[in-house]
Amino acid sequence: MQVTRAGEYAIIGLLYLAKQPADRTIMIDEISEAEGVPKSFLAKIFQSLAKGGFVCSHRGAGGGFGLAKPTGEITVLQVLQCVEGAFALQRCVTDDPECVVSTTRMSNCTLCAVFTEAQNRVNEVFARTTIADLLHPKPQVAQPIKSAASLN
Amino acid sequence: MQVTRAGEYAIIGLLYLAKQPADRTIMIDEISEAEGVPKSFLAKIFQSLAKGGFVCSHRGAGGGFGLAKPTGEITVLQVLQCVEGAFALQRCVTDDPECVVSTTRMSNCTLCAVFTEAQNRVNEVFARTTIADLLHPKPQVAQPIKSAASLN
DNA sequence: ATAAACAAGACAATCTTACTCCTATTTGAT
DNA sequence: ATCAAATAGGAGTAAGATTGTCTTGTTTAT
Repeated sequence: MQVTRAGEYAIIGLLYLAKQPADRTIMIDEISEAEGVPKSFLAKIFQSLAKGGFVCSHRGAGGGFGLAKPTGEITVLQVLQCVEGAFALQRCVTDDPECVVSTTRMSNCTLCAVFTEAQNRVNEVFARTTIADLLHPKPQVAQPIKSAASLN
Repeated sequence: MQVTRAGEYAIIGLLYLAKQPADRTIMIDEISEAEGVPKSFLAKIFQSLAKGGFVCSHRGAGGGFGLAKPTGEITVLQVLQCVEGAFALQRCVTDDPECVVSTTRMSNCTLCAVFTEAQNRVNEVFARTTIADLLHPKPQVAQPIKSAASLN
């Protein structure tokens, strides 16, 4: 898996929408300028978000985007999967029949199992975090960041 | 972060060494053929593993590689960091001063915090899993794989 | 001395990322 | 009806990462 710019911009865009009055219709141009995100790219990303049902779009003059759901019902995992496709830490984790580890080595691969477990941990974090959580940070989300380096 | 072929091959290579008699010196050619991994690429990867102190290399005729540590003292995290460099789920997680999220938005970024938390979960899994664990799978490692899809 | 084996670095093909651009299509206002 | 504003969709592209290969050393056992 990798959280690319697309996923990052998607969440930033949704957060921007969430901070506006609910009835406002907001143009890509405004979000792009306000958040310093490339306009054309953001437009592409918002196409995905619209298809995914996270935002509703209004074309034509006076058009733009608005949130399609309450912020508490949009999880980070859903957004990332929407704009980046199914994202996996490693090939084993997906159903990819080309996975070298699983196909050429062992059908019951312990290495694949470890990758899958790690992937599940990531998914758990992203699945329990909503846009609302990012707007109104709670201590337990922001606080307990053990340094990755300390795990060496 | 992404677990690339390099990381995958490194672990596969170490597992192969671990399965051999401890006193044997094993050539890249043998590992490559046995495990179906490209030879030149594996040689490059083993250079890193040697520098990282995971294997010891012996040059010249009759040379090859052997494990430099007990399998229980080599964690997946260490190996991945050795061959892939510091691997991060997202730019925020590293100290990259170019991170768009943290620099242009908020110094105390909740989104970065979520990425970092997810990264820490991954690191925990990889840090507690050793080569020995992969050789002798215990139920709690192989078993509790909740489907990633079910977390949607 | 020679052949076997790793060490190191340059090089290359392919893929992914991170975009842009152009042409619709929709819509509100005149 | 027409025009301008806005998204929709698809094609295209430059840079960088991945996944290797190749060549030229250097070490070492015989």
